[in-house]
Amino acid sequence: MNYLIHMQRTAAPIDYSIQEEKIARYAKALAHPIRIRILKFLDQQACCFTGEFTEEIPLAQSTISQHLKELKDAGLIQGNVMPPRIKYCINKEAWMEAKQYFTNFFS
Amino acid sequence: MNYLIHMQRTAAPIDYSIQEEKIARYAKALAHPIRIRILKFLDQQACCFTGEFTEEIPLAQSTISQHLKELKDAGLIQGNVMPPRIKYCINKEAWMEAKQYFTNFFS
DNA sequence: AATATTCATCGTAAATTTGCGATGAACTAT
DNA sequence: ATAGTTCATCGCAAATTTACGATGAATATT
Repeated sequence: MNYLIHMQRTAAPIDYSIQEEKIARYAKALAHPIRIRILKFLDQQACCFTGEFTEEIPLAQSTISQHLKELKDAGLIQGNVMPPRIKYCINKEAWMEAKQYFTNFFS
Repeated sequence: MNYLIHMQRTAAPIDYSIQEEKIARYAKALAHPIRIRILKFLDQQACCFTGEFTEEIPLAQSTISQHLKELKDAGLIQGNVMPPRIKYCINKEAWMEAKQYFTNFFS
């Protein structure tokens, strides 16, 4: 049991407030210019298929799919299956929640 | 010169708008709950020395210093040397700019 | 049945982020 | 001069992010 020596301290048990976690989580989703572009695009066009992003953005399809997943995981968008395509829309509830948190934060 | 085969495509030459880059940059700075806490703390207390954060937040001093650097690099805070300490304040200009960008974005 | 389209997911590589302890610079106090 | 305080920075390890091509699932078309 000599592990005690030189062991890294275990992850700090900080308990963040809901506000701290929500803002950080949404901010993380917004922390890439491509994802900003995707959201702006969705905001203008109501809804989009993945293919429309791949036409618009010069990145590999798999990369764009990954960014869409990040936005989906954060809750900011949702995908509806319309075989063989998937239609992405902004999740208005989460969008409004994010807006509210940021607005309060910058009060 | 067989490197051509199987070479990774060079970084996509996407040119983002100022808005896309600004929002993504500020969002990146906000993308960690500790940094949210630091900013809230500064917003309440006007200004702080590094030491006050290390008392408040159960993380190594070097880690907190790193988070302060991230906020400083994003422009959201500024540090004034008051030997042997450093007094951090919110950079109100950048703060207002960030607020404006987020507000417009969530229009 | 065979082929084509759309898209998520896997595997991989490179870059970045996050955390720590150790060190040293800058200044104060003894 | 010596010792103490405050803090950024370095060096390192682990985790995460970002990008790609390849693959395969699901469905539509021929």
